[in-house]
Amino acid sequence: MPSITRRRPRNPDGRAAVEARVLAATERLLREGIRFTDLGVQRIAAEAGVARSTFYTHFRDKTELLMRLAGTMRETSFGRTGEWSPAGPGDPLTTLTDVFADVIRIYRTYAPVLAAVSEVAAYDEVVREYWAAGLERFVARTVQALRVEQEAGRTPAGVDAETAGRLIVIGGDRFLADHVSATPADPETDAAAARELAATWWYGVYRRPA
Amino acid sequence: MPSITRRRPRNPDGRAAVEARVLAATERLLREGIRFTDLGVQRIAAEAGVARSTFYTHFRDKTELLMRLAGTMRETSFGRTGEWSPAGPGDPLTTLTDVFADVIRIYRTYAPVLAAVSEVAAYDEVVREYWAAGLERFVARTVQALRVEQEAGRTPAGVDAETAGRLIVIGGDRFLADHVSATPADPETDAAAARELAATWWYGVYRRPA
DNA sequence: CTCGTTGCCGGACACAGTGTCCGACATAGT
DNA sequence: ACTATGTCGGACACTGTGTCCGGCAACGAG
Repeated sequence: MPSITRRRPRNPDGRAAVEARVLAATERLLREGIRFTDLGVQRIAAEAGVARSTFYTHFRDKTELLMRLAGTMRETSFGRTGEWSPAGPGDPLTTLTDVFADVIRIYRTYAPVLAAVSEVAAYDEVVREYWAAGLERFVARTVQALRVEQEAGRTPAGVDAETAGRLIVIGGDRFLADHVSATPADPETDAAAARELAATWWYGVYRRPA
Repeated sequence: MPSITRRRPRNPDGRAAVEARVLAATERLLREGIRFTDLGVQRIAAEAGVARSTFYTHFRDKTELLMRLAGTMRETSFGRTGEWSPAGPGDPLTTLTDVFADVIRIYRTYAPVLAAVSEVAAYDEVVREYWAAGLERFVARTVQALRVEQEAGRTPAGVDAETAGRLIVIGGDRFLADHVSATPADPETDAAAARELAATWWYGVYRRPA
């Protein structure tokens, strides 16, 4: 009867280590300002110190690489940003400002990856749907919060919650991407941006006059 | 002494007619939903009924073609959108709503070209600068209008005009692109979007409480 | 009519990047 | 020793881009 013991490689994390190297190399190159579309697989492989054909044993293609990068970013960062509620503790305009300050921090940290996702989303259906699904979750939360405020009579019934929610999330996303790419990482500039975002949505939407 | 009379082709507009055919063909294909990045020169040439090599006698490359398309769109459409002033005649919120209704109409008419420009701007420096320059003009006007309002005491001094201007233009642009791609061309939907845009910026920025 | 110019056509070529496949090799475990 | 695993380097097919070229049609001047 043949043995059923299976061989184990010495380093069971060998494959994961190579993938981590490729992901890190990609991020480094994006940080240098190279557009994802202009970034060839050979360049990524060289930066990671692996053969180009090895890249393809780990990732089906560049799009899959990007989705992996984006997934990692999402896991580590975007959890807290849906927590604000107009009825929560403290002054809601202040807490909304705090949330946007956090969001700006995240956008700054992940600016290159976010830019790459946004770039590829424009012409790749898979990435587009991935990105859109993420934004749609924020839209849904925002719309829900607006509806609660409307039922409580604090937000006027005349506010179109769906449209306003899309403006806040989709418009705000693009503004943030522009902000972090166009300004240096300066605490005062970012604080001012957080205040503007919070005040504009607060007075313009949540507490718009009837 | 040799004659200095030059030959004229029978149809002096022959070249222009070919270029117009190529531009129109490109628009048709974009309207079909094909991404500009996925649209090869051979496809465009075939749709226009010219040889691929002829394409290159008229356009240096696809980017130049897109810039030509965008230039034509701009000449014919965006002139009136900078004309609103908070101090102009009539109720400013109503006139701002009217302006946004017009803007939405333009975005709908040129949605495929706008999408293509936005798509390529993400990875091509020339297109990016072209697009950014256009938006920056709107930002500058908006900031100027806000400053006038602040000096007249109608907009609070606490509003960061530069940041708010960028939010209105850059955030608004992205919202509009999303709106026209995600919703059918319906007068009520577009009117609601125009109202939301106008009211959000009006109450959230121009007439934000001090 | 001939001749020369213009513009387009179709095709060939070089190039770069993508994705696939393969033989060789190093390493580790049985 | 043998086998399995993972990587390497290289070759190949394919696609699209950009360039170049000879041939042809249409037109105008002499």
